Order: sequence, then structure tokens, then C-alpha cells
Amino acid sequence: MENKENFGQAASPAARERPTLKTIAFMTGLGVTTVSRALKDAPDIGAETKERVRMVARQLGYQPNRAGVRLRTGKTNVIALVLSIDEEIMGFSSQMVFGISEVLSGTPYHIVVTPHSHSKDPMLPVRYILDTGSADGVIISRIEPDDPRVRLLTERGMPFATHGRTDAGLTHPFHDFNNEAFAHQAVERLVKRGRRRIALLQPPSKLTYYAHIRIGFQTGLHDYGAEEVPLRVNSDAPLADIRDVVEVMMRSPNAPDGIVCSAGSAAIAVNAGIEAAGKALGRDLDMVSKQSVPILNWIRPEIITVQEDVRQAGREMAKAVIARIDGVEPELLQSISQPIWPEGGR
Amino acid sequence: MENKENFGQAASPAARERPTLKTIAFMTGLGVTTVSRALKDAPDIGAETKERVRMVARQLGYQPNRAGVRLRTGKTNVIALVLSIDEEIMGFSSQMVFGISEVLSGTPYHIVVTPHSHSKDPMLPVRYILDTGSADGVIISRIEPDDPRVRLLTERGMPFATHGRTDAGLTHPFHDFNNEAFAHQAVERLVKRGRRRIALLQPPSKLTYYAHIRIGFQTGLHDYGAEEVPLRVNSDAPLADIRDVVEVMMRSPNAPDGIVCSAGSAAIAVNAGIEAAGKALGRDLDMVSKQSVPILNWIRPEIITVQEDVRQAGREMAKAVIARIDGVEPELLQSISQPIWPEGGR
DNA sequence: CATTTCTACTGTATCGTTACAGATTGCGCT
DNA sequence: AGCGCAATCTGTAACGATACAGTAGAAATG
Repeated sequence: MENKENFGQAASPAARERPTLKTIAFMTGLGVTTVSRALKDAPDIGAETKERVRMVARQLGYQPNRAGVRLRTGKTNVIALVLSIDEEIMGFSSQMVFGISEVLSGTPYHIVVTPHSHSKDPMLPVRYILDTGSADGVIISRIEPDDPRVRLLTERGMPFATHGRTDAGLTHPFHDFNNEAFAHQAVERLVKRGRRRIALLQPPSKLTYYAHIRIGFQTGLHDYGAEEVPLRVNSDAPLADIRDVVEVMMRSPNAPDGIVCSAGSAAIAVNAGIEAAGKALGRDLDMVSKQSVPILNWIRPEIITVQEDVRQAGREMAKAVIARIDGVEPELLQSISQPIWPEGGR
Repeated sequence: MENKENFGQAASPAARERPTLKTIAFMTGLGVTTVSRALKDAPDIGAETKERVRMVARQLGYQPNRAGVRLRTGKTNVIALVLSIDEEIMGFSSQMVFGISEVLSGTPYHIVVTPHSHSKDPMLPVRYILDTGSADGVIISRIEPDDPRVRLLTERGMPFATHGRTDAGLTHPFHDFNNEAFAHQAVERLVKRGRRRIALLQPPSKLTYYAHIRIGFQTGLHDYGAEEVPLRVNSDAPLADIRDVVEVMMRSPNAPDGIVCSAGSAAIAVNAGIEAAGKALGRDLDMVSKQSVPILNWIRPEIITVQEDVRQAGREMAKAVIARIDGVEPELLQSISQPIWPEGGR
């Protein structure tokens, strides 16, 4: 019992090595197995022993070695966040990261960010994660109605949550913003201000929420008696393009008197286009925009804004993935946040 | 040689398991050790054997198991990015993440984001990383002149890079923006437009670049013959506070006719304060601001902007940490990016 | 021909953890 | 006394990779 064993700092008292189960086993006089099971509160370990082990562990500042756990059990304690590099102009994804990490900070999970350009194959990062087993759960965004990533992740049984919904009979955890309600209510706000000819800066049509925005917008037009002025550009386009197209539209004889904008960064370009055409918000027209970071009102207080709380989305998705990892049914892990209009929606 | 061995998919051809060294060893008829050494191009392995091993490995899509490597060697293949949650309003940190991951994408490194609120102890995440050995390298920002994190990381021999410099005889890899030149040149631009009474929205005084900004600003005032109008708020303050303070300042009899602003998000609030006081940029005063995301000019084209390329900073720091991990001397891993004024600095 | 030297390869132990199959003890019951 | 059984605890063998200390065979040396 004293031949070639090595008990962490027991060997060299000065160089405090990181404690392992073996260290605790040595200190308590128990076997490593017992210590391991005591720390996970297994039923076949005595109450007093558990207490003793926990005390020593706490005292030593024991933290399980992630590589050991991962090698033995396959559990990585990692949540992978797959981000599209290009979607980002205004801190959208940082807010999401912060929201996620708020939730993860109380858990053993780490967050690994896996960015990719959506000009490349969006399946690549997902396939990498699946093939290498490098995460216990995945969070993805920019969801399409029949998203191949969702299909693949489901098929392979990898827990995940999405920012946005699918639309092809796929059941999975998600968090989404109620874009339909947003667009509908946006039209309502504009009509209440006497606007009737409304343009929509919509997301790219391949994303699921394109349809949500469209439906909300169109039922809004119908319900409140307004008409659409077509806008031939989407919110993913370069800001300069958006501005130019909006400027042309605003100079044309049938310029709209209202605009609904589905992204905060795009709203900045829309505003620039409006001003370039010599029009003024609040006078010649009104604009409603969604934003994820509250800056539009600093720029033009006249813009009617709705906050989409991306940080909250991050929190929800993190909770959902973890719950999914813990075996909770996907159906129970779906949430939709409602648009909130400042000042009671005046 | 055929008792209880298990060679990956050799056992069950249908269920393609992840290949390991053992799989390759089986396929090539070599020992695992040989395969391991062949893949790392060790000198004691025959050229032909190496080629054969590499072929099979490629064919199988072999990827080393990270947990195995990490457990045995201690190498995590992780770079930890420590982010301050509060510093973020406008996509600053996302850009940094993207820059870093651009560089890491060609390497075995993953990026783990470790956010923390700077109201809490900023040492916590760093200590955690050191104590658990959860990364091979660290990237930190919001550097102070005698930053305790830098001290600790250096002392413990953990490779790292900083966004910003220290000022206490500590030698370490960093990337920084030349804030001194920025402030100096900002004053120059303002004076060239006939402005002489200049206010500075400066960073919090505890950060190192506060001094850089101050020095550049003051030598600028001196060199170009202008004077400072004091501004009693810093760029970390809530936007509403900044706006209010600026508004009061702009209404006062000795309002400045120029403002230098050291952060893009703050510039938005400064602009709001100016407009709230009934003043107009370009007419009553001019403003120069640094920005990390090009949006200020969309808001007010009159704002004179300088781009601080945070994505590039991320790239530089990622390269620096990896070089440091590979043993390159810190002295060789320091870089400073110069302010670039659009249109040749008109 | 015996011995050294070199090349090319291999077995074993180990990193920290956990699954699994025991082992030990005490106690009640017949 | 013998047996079964529950309550506790433990040793061993993995997980996948690599450091280290070999070994086998061929070639060079004296």
C-alpha cells in the first residue's frame, strides 16, 4: 500500500497539484470508487461517508477533471453555439452569447462558439459537431422551414434548440419571437397614424419567419384597410443597397407613407434612404422597426420600435437544450416571446 | 490476438463508430504506438509506413479524440475568450469572436467564451481557467495599467494575449489600437475645421487607454492651439446619462464647438444630447468618434469617424496566443493598429 | 564471427473518471 | 450454527492517446 502510489500533493507538499478523486480517497482513507459515488450521491454509500467526502472535496477545492469524465462517459459538458458570421451587424449574437452564458454559469457547461459564413455550407459546423461528438447540445439560428440541420440533429439524436421555428412537421425545442404579431401590430400602429400605403422590409424568403412576417403584415393590411407598396430588397442586403432602393422608392410618385422594418440594422439604412429622398419621419411617413439592441430611438426618436430581447432568447434556448439533454420532451421546450410596445403601444 | 479485442467498426460493420488509433492500427496491421507516432511525423517511423498510415487515417476520416489527448497530455486545444458582459452595446465582442475564430478555424483550437460581469471580481474567470487548466491560452480585454489578471497569467505561465496594453513593466503579447494617435489626430481634424473649444468623452480612468487618449488629446490641444472643455462623464456610463450631461454642457454658455468621442455607442448618446440642446453637427460644432462597427455615418453623416477594426484585433490576438503557446517570445507578439481616416482624412 | 549500431516498430503504463462485478460486515431468522 | 440479505465499500478494466523503455532484425564494425 505504499509502493509506487502517487497522491497528488502528498508526494510534494509544496507544489500543490490539482486534487483528483485519488487525493480525496487518500485523505479520507476510502477507495476512489467510493469517493466517486459519494460525490454523485449514489444510494449505496453511507450518509456519513458522503458527508465526509463532500467536506474534504470542498476543502480541497476539488473539481472533476473534464477530460477524464469526457473520455469515460462521452459527456463533454459543452454547448455549441453555431453562429452565422454574416448575420451580425449590431451585437445580435453577443447578446445571445451573454444570455446563454447567464444560464450556463450555474452549470458545468461551457459554451463553445462555432462561427461559419453562410456563403459556405451551413451543414459543415453541425456535421463536425456530430462527427466528433464535441458537444452535448447545439444551438442554431437562421432557421428555414425545412431546415436540414434540424433534420440531421434530430436524426442523430443530438439535443438542440433553435432560434426560430421550422415548418415541416419537425418537433424540436425552439425559441422564437412572434413575428406575425409584430408585423400585424406594426400595420395597426401605422394605420392608427393615418398611414395607408405601407412598405415592408422583409427578411430573406428562405427563412421561416419570412412567412410569419408576411402573414402578419398581410392580415394587418386587410384588417386595418391598408395596401402594400412593394419593396424590392430584403433585410439581409448590404446597408448601402437598402438605402439606395428605399431612396428610389421614396422619390417615386407612389412612395409609401409607412414602412415596417424587420431588422434594426436595416432600419438605419432605411432611415438614411428616407432622408436622402428629402422625406422626414413623422411628417411624410412613419416607420415601425424591430430591434435587438435599443439604439434606433437614439438615432431617430420618431421611429416606432419594438424590442426583440435576444438575451432572453439566449436564456430560453440554453435552458431548453439542457432540459433536452436531461430528457425532457421537445414539445415542452418551445417558447415564443411577444412583441412589447414601449409606453403601452401609443 | 483474437480474444476480447474490439476494433471499432470491425466488430459491427453497420454501426460506423468513430475511428480511433486502434482502428487504424487494425487496418494497417501496425501497433497503436506506431500509428500515433506516424501521424505526428516522428523521425523513427519509416517513410512508407507514414504514408500508409496517413492514407488510411484520411480515408477513415480519423480525428484524434480530444478527451484522450487532453487527459494524457494536458493539452486542451481550447482558447478561452474572457468577455466583459457590460462593455458590450454594439457588437464589439461579436466582431472579436469572429476575428478570433477566423484564425482558429485552420487549427485544432476551439474557442470557449467565458463572460463575466465586471461588477463582480474580474479575476474569477481567469482563476477558474488557471485552476482547472481548462484552456491552453487566454484572451482578455479592458486592460488596466497594472492589470492583476496579466500578473497572474504571467506568473502561472499561461499563454495569453490582451486587447490593450499594460504599463507596469509587464511584457506580454497584446494588440492595441493607437488611441493616442487617434485623439491627437481627432483634435487636428477639429481644429482644421476651425474648432478650438473641445470636449473629450473619455474612457473610465482605470483603463490603460484612458492615459493614451488623454495624452494624445492634450498634446493635440497644445500642438494645434485649442483648449479643453471638461466633460464630467465617461464612455462607460449609461447612454441616458451621457446624453443628459452632454445636453447640459451644450446649453451652457461655454459649450464646446468640438467633441472627441472614444466609443461608437457613446457617440450615439452624445449626438442625442447635442440635438436635445438644439445644436447641430457641422453647424454649431463637429464631432470625431472612434467606432468598431460602421454605423455612425448612417446616423449622422456629419460625424467624423475612425474605424477601429476589432475583427482584425481578434485575428491578431488569436495568432499571438497560438504563437505564445508555441513558445514564441512575448516581445515579438505585440502589435498596434493605426487609426485610418476615411477618404484620406479630409 | 561476435559485437556494436542503427532503423523501424511495439508493449505497457498512465492520465482521471466511472461501470461493473465483487467483497466484507453485521444482523435477523430458522 | 448456518443461511440469506441488506448495507457499504472496493478492485479492476476500460475510455483514447502518448511517454517511455524496450525488441527484433539488418547492417556496419573490428
